[in-house]
Amino acid sequence: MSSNTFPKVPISRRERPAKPALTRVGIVDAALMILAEEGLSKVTMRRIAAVLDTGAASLYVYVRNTEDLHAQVLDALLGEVKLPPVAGPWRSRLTDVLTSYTAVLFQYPALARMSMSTHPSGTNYLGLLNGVLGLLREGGIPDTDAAWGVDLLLSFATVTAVEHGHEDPLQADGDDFSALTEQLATVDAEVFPHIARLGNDLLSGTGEQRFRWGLDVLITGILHTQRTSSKEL
Amino acid sequence: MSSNTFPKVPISRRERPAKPALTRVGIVDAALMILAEEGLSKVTMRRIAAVLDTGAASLYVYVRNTEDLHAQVLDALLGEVKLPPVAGPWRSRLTDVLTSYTAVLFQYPALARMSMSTHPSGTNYLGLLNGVLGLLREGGIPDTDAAWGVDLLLSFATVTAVEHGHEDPLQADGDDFSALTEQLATVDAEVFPHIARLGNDLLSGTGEQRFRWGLDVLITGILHTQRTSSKEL
DNA sequence: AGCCTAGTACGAACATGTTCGTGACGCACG
DNA sequence: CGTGCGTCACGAACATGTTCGTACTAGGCT
Repeated sequence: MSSNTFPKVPISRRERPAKPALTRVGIVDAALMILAEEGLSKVTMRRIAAVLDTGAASLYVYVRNTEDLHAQVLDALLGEVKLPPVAGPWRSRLTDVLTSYTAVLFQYPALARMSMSTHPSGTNYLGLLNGVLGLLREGGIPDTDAAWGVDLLLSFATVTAVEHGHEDPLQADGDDFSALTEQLATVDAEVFPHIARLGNDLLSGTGEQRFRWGLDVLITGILHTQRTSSKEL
Repeated sequence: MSSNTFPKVPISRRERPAKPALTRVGIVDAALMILAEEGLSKVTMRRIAAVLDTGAASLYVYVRNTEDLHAQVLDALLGEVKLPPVAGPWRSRLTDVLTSYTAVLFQYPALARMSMSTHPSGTNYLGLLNGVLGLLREGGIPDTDAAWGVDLLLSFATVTAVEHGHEDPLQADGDDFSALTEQLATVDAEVFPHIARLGNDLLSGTGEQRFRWGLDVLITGILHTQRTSSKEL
């Protein structure tokens, strides 16, 4: 990950002096730089190519497409996720790790959205996966349940980030929220009685409260659901 | 919502004869037609505009952007979701409804992905929401829990569709799967012991099996988790 | 040493989303 | 009946992702 930013042969390509030769890592580095300075929406092929003083087409030798590139960027960011500390009850440590993961995703909901379709496979993601699996094992959850449960837990964290994350630079999202509120308030009680009855309860609570509750539901559910009991239908 | 597909004045606009005047509904109809015939990837602004014999820019009067358009299309498709039948135990009916919802989303994972960020608000989605809320009430779940739980359940269904859905026309996804398998097989057991230990168990089961198990976990978890017990921490 | 092949850099081209400015139309008002 | 204004259709323009064809470079083979 920190290896060949410095190629052995910095000879001039064509007539330009000291052009550092393209690399997958170099591309991701440039992307991270742009991300930090100008936000995700500016992390574009042409923008990166400009930084590396080349054309956009050149990047496609090292990067399959924009999604692939963003996946690399996400995994780099996942380096900030705090893996399970050694002390404390497993359940609260599990909550902590997933909260940390969500916090990272929260900064860039677009990346979270992307990681929904393109399953992450970077080193940092594997570390997270491994950590969560370890905590589940510590909690006495059978391996078979843990194997499926970890997917549930990580997906939930991702969904939370996608749904409640604040977009990059713009978006007043007060728009979104008030629109939803009004939508719910003006629902026809004849047609949708249950929605009308619950009303604003549907939107109650802070994002954090709902996240912790959801985590609680998932962990409790995993603890109480035997995978071998799939005999009904 | 089903009103003005037939404008009162079909007089010729400019010199062209009988151009039916743009409408939000008309645009969505055209989109649905293209979707059925050529797949979602061809449902583009310019393509729709071509069908309606106009320019892409004209559509933006009735549709905020592509996301908005796709949201409309999705809600139209959600008309196919089978709402709760009257008979049977609530839990199996709940599973049926969510399975039906997932089945629709499965056909167009891109739409599912989109509905992740842009919260749906169409009539058909509200009907689904209302139906699920009714079933949760029938199951004796407190309103406050149901209000948060329905979000969990629908999100889970969406995530399932996004993750395991087969893309539109292309994508052999055997690539994806074998890549993941190999990735997991070649993981360093020293660095990621838990991943190495579980190995292919992480990918075991069919999509349907995992979906049903996940649903079970969620429902069980909701039944066993009191929202008022947030006193820890 | 000379050539040849594979990989790579890159410009050009095409399709897409989105915005802007310019007109033209129709309805209401005088 | 005429006029004016707001709405809408539309072409043009710009930024983006992605692909294709072309050249150039390097390293190995004869």
